[in-house]
Amino acid sequence: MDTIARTPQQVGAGIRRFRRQKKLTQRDLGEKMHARQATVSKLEAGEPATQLRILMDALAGLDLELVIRPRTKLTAEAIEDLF
Amino acid sequence: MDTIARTPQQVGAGIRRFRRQKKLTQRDLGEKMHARQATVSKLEAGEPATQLRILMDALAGLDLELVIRPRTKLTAEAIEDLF
DNA sequence: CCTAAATATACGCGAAAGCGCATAATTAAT
DNA sequence: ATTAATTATGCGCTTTCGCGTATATTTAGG
Repeated sequence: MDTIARTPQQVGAGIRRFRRQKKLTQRDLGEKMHARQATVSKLEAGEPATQLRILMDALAGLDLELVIRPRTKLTAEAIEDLF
Repeated sequence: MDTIARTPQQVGAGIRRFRRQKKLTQRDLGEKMHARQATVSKLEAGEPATQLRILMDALAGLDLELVIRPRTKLTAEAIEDLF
C-alpha cells in the first residue's frame, strides 16, 4: 500500500503506482497539477533534478502525502517493494 | 517522531528537525551529501525548486527515508506537526 | 556584552529544468 | 493487424538550480 522511497527512482515508481491505481493518465495528472505530461513522465522516470514543487504538486494531485522517518531495517517484503 | 509533509516547506522543516536531533550543522550535513551549506539552507527553507536529488541525498545523510501514502485525515496531533 | 558558531544571502557561471509545441515510440484495445 | 491511447523524446526559450567563493545576519556561549 504505502511506498518506501530512498532514491529519486523509487519516488518516481511510487508516484506511478498510485497514479495507475487511480486510473489516471500522465496527462490527467499533469492537468491537475498544472504541469505538462512530459514533466510527469520525467518525474516518474526518477529524474533526479526534478523540482520539489513538481513532486509535491503530484502528490497533492493524487491525494497523497509524504512521511519522513528514520530508515527501517528492510523486511523481505519491503525489499521486494524496492524493485 | 515521523513527520508528515504535503508542501516543500513542510519537507524542509522535517529535514531540519531530524538534522538538529542528530546534532549536525548544515555544514556537517552538506559534507555528508556533497552539497554546500547554502544548498542545505535552501532545502530546509522549503525552496520549491530544490532538486529531488538534493532531498534524497539529505535523507540518506540523515539516515531517513520517505514513505508515500494516501493522505490521512488529520488528527489534532498531526495538525500540530504541520506548524 | 562580546565573540564565535551557525545560518542566510549574494554574484557569476555552467548546466539543466519546465514551458509550449510537436512528434516518435510504445502499449492497449478491438 | 490496425488503430487509438498513452508515454517518451526533441527543439528553442526562459528561468533557476547548485556550484565556488564570499559575506551579512542571526543565534548561542562564555
